[in-house]
Amino acid sequence: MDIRLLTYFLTVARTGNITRAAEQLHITQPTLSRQMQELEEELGTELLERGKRKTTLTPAGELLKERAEEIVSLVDKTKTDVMTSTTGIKGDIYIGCAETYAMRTVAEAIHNFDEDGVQVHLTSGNEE
Amino acid sequence: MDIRLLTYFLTVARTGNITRAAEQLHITQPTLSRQMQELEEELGTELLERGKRKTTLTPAGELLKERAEEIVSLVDKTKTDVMTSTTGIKGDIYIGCAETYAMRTVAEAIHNFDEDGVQVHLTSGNEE
DNA sequence: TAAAAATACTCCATAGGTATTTTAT
DNA sequence: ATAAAATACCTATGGAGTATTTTTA
Repeated sequence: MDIRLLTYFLTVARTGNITRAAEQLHITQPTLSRQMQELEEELGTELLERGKRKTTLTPAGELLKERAEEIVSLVDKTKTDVMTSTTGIKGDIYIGCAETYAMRTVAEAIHNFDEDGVQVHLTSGNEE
Repeated sequence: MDIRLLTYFLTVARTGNITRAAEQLHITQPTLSRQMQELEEELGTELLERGKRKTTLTPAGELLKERAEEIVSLVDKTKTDVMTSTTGIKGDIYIGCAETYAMRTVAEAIHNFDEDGVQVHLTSGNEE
């Protein structure tokens, strides 16, 4: 079992459309189609009910969706937790920029980096 | 992230020895060695402290071990649950055998197949 | 110096792609 | 008739193997 397959499946489950899911995943429709077939084969169960404008989940598919969400989020959390546990990602980051109007842009970007244990210091000009 | 890598890692963690872990996994030592390196690369962290007679876990490795056990068991449970949810695995199984002494062997084998929702009927001779 | 791990290759299975056909509405 | 899924191919990445070298108690 591959986590990649589970995320693929979740995207299909959410969109209800293999073609659109493939776009979101940045892979092609035939590739995703094959992968879903292989997942069904591996589990020995039909997961998707292919219709014209809508691809719905079978009961087994619904069950997998629930579990897959758990698994994927647990794996993601594990990855980030392990990655940050030893690497020097925690710590201080010093950013300097010459123009004050640039600082606003930088400050906005920093909003996306609200990591636990990381101090961001933003300074301007030639003060040390 | 691949579940296979996590099970590989768990085997290494338990045995404290890549060579022996490889044997248990029925793969070769170089293959497992590479896989562990790739796992460490993917997570950007050292997981194993390679020593002569003992391969121990780094703190990050310990954390991953905890989580990996959760993940692997959750995935295993999901697989069996989804597999049995729709497929006709549940049901009755009829086993007949000609000799009564063979029945003992069969009965013992059945002990390993105590599945919920499955009735096993063991009959002998030509009774219907 | 001996057991364990890492390297250097070779091979092949499969994830992914392109082009096309089939299927449901 | 048309949008979605499936099929048929091809390619290339990487998982796994064999042979060998490099580490570390």
